[in-house]
Amino acid sequence: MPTIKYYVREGLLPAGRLTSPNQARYDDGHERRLRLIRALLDVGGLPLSAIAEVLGAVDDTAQPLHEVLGVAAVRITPAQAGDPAGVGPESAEAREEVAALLARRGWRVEPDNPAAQSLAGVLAALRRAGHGGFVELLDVYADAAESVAHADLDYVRRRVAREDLVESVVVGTVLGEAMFGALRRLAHVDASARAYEGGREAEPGAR
Amino acid sequence: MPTIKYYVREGLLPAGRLTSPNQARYDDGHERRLRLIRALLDVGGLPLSAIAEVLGAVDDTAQPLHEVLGVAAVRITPAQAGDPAGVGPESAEAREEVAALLARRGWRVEPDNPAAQSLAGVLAALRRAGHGGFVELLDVYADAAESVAHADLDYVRRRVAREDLVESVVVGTVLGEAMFGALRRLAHVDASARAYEGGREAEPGAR
DNA sequence: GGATAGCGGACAGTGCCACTATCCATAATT
DNA sequence: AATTATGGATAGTGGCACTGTCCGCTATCC
Repeated sequence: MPTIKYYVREGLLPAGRLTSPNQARYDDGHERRLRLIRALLDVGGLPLSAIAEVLGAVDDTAQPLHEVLGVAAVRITPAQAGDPAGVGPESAEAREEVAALLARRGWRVEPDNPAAQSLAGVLAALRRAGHGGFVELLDVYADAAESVAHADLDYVRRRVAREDLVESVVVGTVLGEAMFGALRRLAHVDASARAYEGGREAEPGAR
Repeated sequence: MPTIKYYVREGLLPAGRLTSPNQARYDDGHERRLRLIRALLDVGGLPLSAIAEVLGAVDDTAQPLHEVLGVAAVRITPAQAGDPAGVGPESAEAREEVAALLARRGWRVEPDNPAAQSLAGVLAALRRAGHGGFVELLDVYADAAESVAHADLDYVRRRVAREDLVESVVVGTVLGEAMFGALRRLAHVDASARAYEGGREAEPGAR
């Protein structure tokens, strides 16, 4: 309960309607909003400040939809740390690699898109960590990402109400990533079980 | 440089060999290790404590390989917060759903695997946030995860040296997730560009 | 109608995390 | 010989997500 007070203070939750100086009423919209915050925070790992900005944009009905989606896209992208300026030979190479990928796949994305920068950051980090070979898997990953993205879009397309739409985008993007991560780990366990043992047992690192 | 001191103190980096009471030498293994730490920390978002445990297991050559992979698998899995005890109706339903998925796909995974619990946590959070419909995409996601996991395994299989192997698993799992996340966001941008506009421009939320 | 329990609001404090700064004695550099 | 740098130890910082406490009022129970 003190947490709710705190969220209200931080502008994450609207204050309840005061029925008297010390009595406030909360409707079930509040509860839904609270569950959304908890999901984005606990599962998605978004900082409260990012959640606050996204929710603020959602609630600002004056803002056009594409503005809101823009805010969401930026705020939702994990802060790509480590060489933020993007200097160093690996970073330059990584940016070229991303540009080549976008061209190769015909993806219509501006190269200064935050996701593109974030991808370049990952590629640079892989190279710096001595695992540049992992970058060869880019296209396999991109294929998988494409099919997931289409499914995501189908899910979002079912929404009509503005708030619902934005919420679907945010939830789908953030929780979808966590969902894929968990599935990928599960698939790892299964794949290595099959690869390293012909038959019965679970894999060594399956724990 | 003070950061390196700190990492040595925390046991993340081995101390350099002392040539005299105040002079230590670091070899390039140190630098490589440092880059690995930075990648896992900055890009992967792992807490230093988790990195320390994984690296500790890697360096403990007495431990059998499967033990090390076990430690890595557990430490690498994001701390599934929010309803950790897994009580509440959504959690029970989610766990059943995960079990059904594993059975349906024939994945050989013990149901108490941390990744399975983490998936159940995500599904429960989706339900609680009022986006249970997103769960319908589970199989699309699982297909994508499977193909990515096979590629990951192929990458790892090329390693022979023990330390290299474990490092590949860790890097592949952690940075691979970041790589997929970025690609998925890029694919979103492209997909909605194609869906909402016939032709030229980038999508509304593309930034 | 009087005691008590609880509310909203304000503000200070907590715990964790990843550093960062300062100090000291000694050693390398110029 | 003077300056600069280093390792080791300890303390301090800043960000984040809360949590605890106090206050004045009010709703409620007996």
